[in-house]
Amino acid sequence: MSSQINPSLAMFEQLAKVARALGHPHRLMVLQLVGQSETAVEDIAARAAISMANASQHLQRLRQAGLVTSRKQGQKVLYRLADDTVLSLLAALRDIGERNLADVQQLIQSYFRQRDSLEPVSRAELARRIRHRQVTVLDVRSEQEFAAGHLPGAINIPVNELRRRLNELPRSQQVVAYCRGAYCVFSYEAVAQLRSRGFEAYRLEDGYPEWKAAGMAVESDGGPV
Amino acid sequence: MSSQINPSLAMFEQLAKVARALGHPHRLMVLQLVGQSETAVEDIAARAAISMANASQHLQRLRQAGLVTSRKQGQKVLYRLADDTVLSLLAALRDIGERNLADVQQLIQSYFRQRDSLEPVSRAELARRIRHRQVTVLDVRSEQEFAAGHLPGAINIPVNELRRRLNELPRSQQVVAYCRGAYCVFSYEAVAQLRSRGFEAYRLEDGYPEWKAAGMAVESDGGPV
DNA sequence: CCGGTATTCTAGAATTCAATTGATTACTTA
DNA sequence: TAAGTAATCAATTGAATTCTAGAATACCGG
Repeated sequence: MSSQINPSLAMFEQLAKVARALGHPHRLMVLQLVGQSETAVEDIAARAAISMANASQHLQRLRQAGLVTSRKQGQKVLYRLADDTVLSLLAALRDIGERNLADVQQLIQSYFRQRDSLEPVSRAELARRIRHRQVTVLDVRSEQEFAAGHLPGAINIPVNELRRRLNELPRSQQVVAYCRGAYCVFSYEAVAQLRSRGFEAYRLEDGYPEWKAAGMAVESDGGPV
Repeated sequence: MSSQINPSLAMFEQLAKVARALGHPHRLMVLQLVGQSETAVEDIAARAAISMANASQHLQRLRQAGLVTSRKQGQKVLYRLADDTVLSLLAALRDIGERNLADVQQLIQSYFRQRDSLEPVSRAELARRIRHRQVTVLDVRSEQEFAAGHLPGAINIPVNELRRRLNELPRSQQVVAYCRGAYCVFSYEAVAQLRSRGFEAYRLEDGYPEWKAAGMAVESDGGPV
């Protein structure tokens, strides 16, 4: 089945394998999680709400497609993205969806846009506001994800704790929230909550992995690795 | 199956659908063909060496994924790429393969590199040589593909006719050959043949669709459309 | 309106894929 | 070395995909 006479078809066969590896919602979710930081199978399974055996199988498929790599540390196996170019591939996929799929456009309209009628803040714009100390940067991912790396000076309040920890945020300046990526619901949720409490809140247009891949400054608390 | 409570998962479900549409070698082949010009199902089937019913099914799947669009003209249905961003998506897929898949690297080594030990010519470099009239540009695709659009001043000799039409190429200057895309075998084949006949021959790094998408000048003989 | 052509639809067989369950491996530490 | 933890493997089931073949549809030109 894989012994092709035509080298072009053989090449397409290989690339199709990569595409099929992207062809399952759980694997895209797993890629997003692994894109945050090097992560153990157990944590991935928990965050993606799937069984560990299932997560392991998905990760192996992603590894065979050259999308993630793994290394063993003690009893854990840590997975991470093979490359920053994987993020470009995911971005291209998103772009097609947004441009050409009615279902995606409707999803954006009916869920995401409703939650955030204002324009998101671009990376460059946020960097400028950070330099001028005009902004509180809020990371609404989990503690572990935050510890492994975050935007410079960011405050970490996981979104499910936001309601009872609002007092940690200064009301004197605007807040820009971010999370795992472009359509991670956490930052939408956070911005909606903050606005309803009177904050001037915005959302970063994408998440931590894209910020880091763009070569912008990051901080870390020395989490895993 | 598609009624997701979690909007993030619903989004991933949609994007996975796009990825699965790319997940078959024949569909990647079909995309490459459709990327040359607006093309009827019959022609696509013939060039991809698959049955017409099968081509029709693949095309419908690509359309549902927002990768191609179609319109009816007379009794024919003409398909074309939905977007130039589809080319970016394919390029990103290729990039992952080249970087991270041993099978792809080996395929490149064992077939493509062997046929073309010299570096390919970039678009910008070829454009410069065209301006300075230092080069014969050779299009080795089919007549129909050529007629629908080609590089400015290019000569069309389909690769299977090259051997007996060598006299149409001036020996006074170098030849740069191109075809459908990065790993289209035609241009490799052509360069190998030309070099063995004493020509100074090179390959363009990618094909006609990428040239056109980059906004560079093209010509057409007023083919379909 | 009819015959011919291009395409799509339908049904069915072979293949691949996804998720679960329970067993197994590899490693750590008590 | 034994117990425990993290991950993978193996086998199964049901679902989705792929391709073929033949039927059905849509449209053109006469």
